[in-house]
Amino acid sequence: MKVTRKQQKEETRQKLMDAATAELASGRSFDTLSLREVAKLAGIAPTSFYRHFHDMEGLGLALIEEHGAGLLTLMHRVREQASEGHSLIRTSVVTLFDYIFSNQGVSRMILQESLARESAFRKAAKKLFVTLSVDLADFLAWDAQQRGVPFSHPQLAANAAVAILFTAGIALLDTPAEERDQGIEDAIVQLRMIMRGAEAMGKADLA
Amino acid sequence: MKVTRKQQKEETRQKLMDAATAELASGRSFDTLSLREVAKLAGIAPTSFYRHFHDMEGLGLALIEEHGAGLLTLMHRVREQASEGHSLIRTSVVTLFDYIFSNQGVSRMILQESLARESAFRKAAKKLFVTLSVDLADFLAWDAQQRGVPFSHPQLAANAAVAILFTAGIALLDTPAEERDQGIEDAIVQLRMIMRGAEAMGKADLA
DNA sequence: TATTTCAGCGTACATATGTACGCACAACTG
DNA sequence: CAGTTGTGCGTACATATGTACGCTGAAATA
Repeated sequence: MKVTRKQQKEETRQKLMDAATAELASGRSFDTLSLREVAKLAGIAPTSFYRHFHDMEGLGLALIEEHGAGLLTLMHRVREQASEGHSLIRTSVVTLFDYIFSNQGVSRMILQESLARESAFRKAAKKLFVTLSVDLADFLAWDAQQRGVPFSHPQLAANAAVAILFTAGIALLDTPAEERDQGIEDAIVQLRMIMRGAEAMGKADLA
Repeated sequence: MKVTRKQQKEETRQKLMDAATAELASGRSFDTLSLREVAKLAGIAPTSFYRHFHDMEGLGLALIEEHGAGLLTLMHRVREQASEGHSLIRTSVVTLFDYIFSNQGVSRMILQESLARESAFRKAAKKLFVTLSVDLADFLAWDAQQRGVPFSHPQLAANAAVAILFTAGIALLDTPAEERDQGIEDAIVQLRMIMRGAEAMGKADLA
């Protein structure tokens, strides 16, 4: 089992991403991370960093990409479960919060970056949220139609839901574990509000 | 009209805060701002910074304090206007968004910092949001009672409303001016959803 | 008026940062 | 097997950062 060059390279690339992730998870904000620091934590020379990324921004983009894909498929799977009779809202919240808890650093970074100033970086973070929202909106519209219920402005409802879920999820990170369950319940209530509201407004639209 | 020492000091302190604010407004994130940089922009020697703040964090806290107070009274005034017959939701959104547009840097910083890792800094940002939410919740409960309408979980509704307003407001900052009006209308719809939902759930609670 | 206080400055230093440059040696290619 | 490729390293440098220290001159105080 010989070690090919590609494998080796991929491995150190991962080391870099892991190092950054670890530092993020311990609370650092991404743009206070230095190239040298990450390289040192990954166990490589500072100048070797350039063999893998052109930039710290490049590393950040890679992180977003890696986690974005996982998150999207995760939420898709949730909806399949929901179709099998579980509560969509509850399952979504629990799943997403689990994800955020297990990926604190990157989750926080993505949310913060989506609020930052124009850059390739922010664009990627934002795109992820947009995709999440659009997917959710599609589902909401489809689901409401299935149930024969009017539903007003599914896209706006989805945007609101995503915004609430992420801000609430991130806020829960620095909350003692015993309060987290309550945080989950609260988020569920908030989502229900939005859904009920959208349905109520849908009925009003018919008048 | 002689210049007292207190006046002089207060003046340069303001210069420091203004310099930081300007830099924030141009898109920099607070924790990439260096003490030396701010000092230079304010036109003083780096070491003189310490005559006014112990730290960059000290400067940040001062910024939050200054703007927090203004924002709270601003939102209070909105509710008085609303009592005079205007739409509460519309007035609130327009007012808050105006504020965010005119104070881009600090607004963005406060929101970002409220999502950051535990620190005196984050605590202050978060406290501001909590206060805003509690005030709004009080109003919602009172208003619903006035109208004789049940209203479920006013605090959660308020939290959701604040989260949506700020994320939407900040997101609009990097949006071409001609799309901003649409953003305002969207936020209004989202708030209405929450309110309608909370009322609908309130009625259900009675059953 | 004589004395004290203190905002602001310049110098200095240890440390951190991004990155250019060229070497070495293991993996790959023909 | 000989030659090429490319990851990783060490050195080097210009630049930026936080902050200690001691001085100055003008406002404050007695």
